[in-house]
Amino acid sequence: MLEAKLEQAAILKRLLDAIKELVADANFECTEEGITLQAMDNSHVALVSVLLKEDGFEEYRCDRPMPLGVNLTSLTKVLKCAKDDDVCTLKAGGDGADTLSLTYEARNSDRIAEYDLKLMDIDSDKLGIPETDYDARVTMPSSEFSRIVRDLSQLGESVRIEITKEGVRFTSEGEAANGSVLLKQSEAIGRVPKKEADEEEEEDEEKGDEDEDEDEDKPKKIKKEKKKVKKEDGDVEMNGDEEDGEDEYKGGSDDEGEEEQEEDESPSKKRKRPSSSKGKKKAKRSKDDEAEELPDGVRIEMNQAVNLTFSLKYLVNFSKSSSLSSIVQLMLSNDVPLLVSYEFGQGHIRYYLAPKIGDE
Amino acid sequence: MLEAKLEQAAILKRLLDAIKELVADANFECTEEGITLQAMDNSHVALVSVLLKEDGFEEYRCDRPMPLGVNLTSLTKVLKCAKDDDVCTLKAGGDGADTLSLTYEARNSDRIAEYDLKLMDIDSDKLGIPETDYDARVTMPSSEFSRIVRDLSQLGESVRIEITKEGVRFTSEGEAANGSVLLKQSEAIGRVPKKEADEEEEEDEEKGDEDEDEDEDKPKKIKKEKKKVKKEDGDVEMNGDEEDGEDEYKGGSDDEGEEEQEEDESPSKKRKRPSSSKGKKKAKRSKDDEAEELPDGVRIEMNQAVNLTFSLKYLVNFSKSSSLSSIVQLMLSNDVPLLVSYEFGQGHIRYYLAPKIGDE
DNA sequence: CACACTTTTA
DNA sequence: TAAAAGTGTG
Repeated sequence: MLEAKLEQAAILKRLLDAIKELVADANFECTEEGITLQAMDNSHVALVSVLLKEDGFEEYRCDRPMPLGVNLTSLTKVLKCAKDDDVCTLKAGGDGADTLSLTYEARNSDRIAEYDLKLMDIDSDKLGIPETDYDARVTMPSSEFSRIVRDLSQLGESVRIEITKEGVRFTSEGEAANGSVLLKQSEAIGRVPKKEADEEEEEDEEKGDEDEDEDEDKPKKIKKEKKKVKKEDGDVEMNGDEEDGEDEYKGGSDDEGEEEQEEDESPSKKRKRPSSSKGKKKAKRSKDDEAEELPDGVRIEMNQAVNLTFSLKYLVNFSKSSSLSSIVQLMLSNDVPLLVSYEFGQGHIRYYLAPKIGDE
Repeated sequence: MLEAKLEQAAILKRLLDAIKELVADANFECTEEGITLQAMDNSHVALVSVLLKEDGFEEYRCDRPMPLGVNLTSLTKVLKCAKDDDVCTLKAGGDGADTLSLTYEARNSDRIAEYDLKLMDIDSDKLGIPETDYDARVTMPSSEFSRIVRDLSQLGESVRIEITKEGVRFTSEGEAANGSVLLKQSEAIGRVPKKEADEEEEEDEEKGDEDEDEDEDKPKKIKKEKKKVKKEDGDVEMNGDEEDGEDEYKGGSDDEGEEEQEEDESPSKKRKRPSSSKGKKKAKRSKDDEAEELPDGVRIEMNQAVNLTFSLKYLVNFSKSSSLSSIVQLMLSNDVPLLVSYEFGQGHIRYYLAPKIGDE
């Protein structure tokens, strides 16, 4: 039995708007910790991973793990019937019902709408997502990322993302024109991912990464988002824990493993703050944070220079998640799938895309 | 000779936008009392009835009854040439001219445009619309009605409208999902339409017809709009008078003849007044009215529970009239065509749609 | 010709 | 954030 109450139907609406064109059907995996969704896109090139944390709901209850197989197009239609600020309650797993019930309640309660969506069996190839220590992380306004990939997608099919001490450069070459956008660190570039994390303490990266610039690499691998922060403990950052047995997403065709990925970080966790943090965080944030908070700032953390090429078509698709967060993080390592992550109060949405090899 | 001057071309533009996709050609029946249009939709399932009252015009003159056969698509094109707040003058019946002249005058008179639309002969099957005492009436924001039918039309082809003491429930069942929207009475539910009607007294039909409100039929059946009120007394209410010979709109394929059924009410006839009443009425209105005025309120009046199923396609089409009024009234009785009515300062537009029978 | 989607304006 | 207009596609 699942019963989850979201204060704002808008969150779900935006999530579905963001992924409905990428994935046709997917399982919402409900556990007592929250709801996750993980799926390869229709052409099996990219991987989408969504997390809605249990504590992001106004009320949340899930007795037993439950996969809810849903056709995202149908769910999108049903969500369009909700007004953005309706209170939305999801119910499933009631005795024998093979439907997902969505209830929308107007704030003044004089309108109550209930929709029942048929569930389907989807064999989810649960993929483990290897926890990776990235060589570089770019944190920037999601609107800026959208703009860049949309602009460049008009010129060519793919974009080369190069991260160097100079900054991040997005380059696309097309038949009629070539384009290149260079973003420099708002403040000092290249701070290594030390503790930047948010306010918390920073342990992290090892020591110092001192952050700022140093990029020192070593140390700290740049884990997912928040992670970054925490690091303190080990550095491994891996968080990952989990990947073990299952397949991991390698990119490309992948499917490999599980993921856990996140482990440590629990990205979201903190994340929220960041995102949300905007408000609060700022206050505390130290410099690093600032970047995070800074609405328009670009933060570049780099342990090693990176030069990868990706299909713009997918990046443009990923950027539809901008409505969920004003900030996006790009995590890159050579020859490893790019991770594009949007953190919001109730969880996160992450996309993984394998780089193009050679000149494909 | 017809000469009618409308203060706002917008009214005509919106009217045509509302019906142009439902009806291809129609006669504007001009009499000294105003202009009416009545037509079955192209598939002969729904009936549209428009009234522009003589006193809704800034100037109005019509020497003799005159049907103006117009192609609505052409008229729409011509109306698009008018700015919303242009003063619009309609002229026809001048010696021998078989055209409808539309003049658009800018408020400051520094622009005067004139268009002549060719008229055509259309054999109008004038239908009598039986005056019905409805079992229930729902008054709600037109935007809410639009939203509900649009939402549900994404799921299925038809909607079941149930009116009970609980409120009004709109339900649609589709392949992928089912949806249900429940609206509760904003204030107290279920007030029976007694005289609430408007202020006036209610005499009713027959005599009363005379204008204004009195439509009340006595008894109270819920007559059209205003009418509703009346119920108390007798029930018969027929007003009808007029229909006599002509066919009546029965809904579906209808045409049976007159029917009587409705007896009591003579549909159309009275109709007009009620509608218009709004304006004036308000002043007088007692409490009931308030609801009418309430921007966001939902008022439900019910003498008997109603459970009917309709094609959403038509309801969605009807809801295009939302631009004419912020409020819509749904009048229902079991096994009788639904009446969807939008009242505005200069008149009204009403749609009749027969319920689906069985599981068609 | 109608429907749907996208963009722009309020 | 919502509503309206215009453009494009089927």
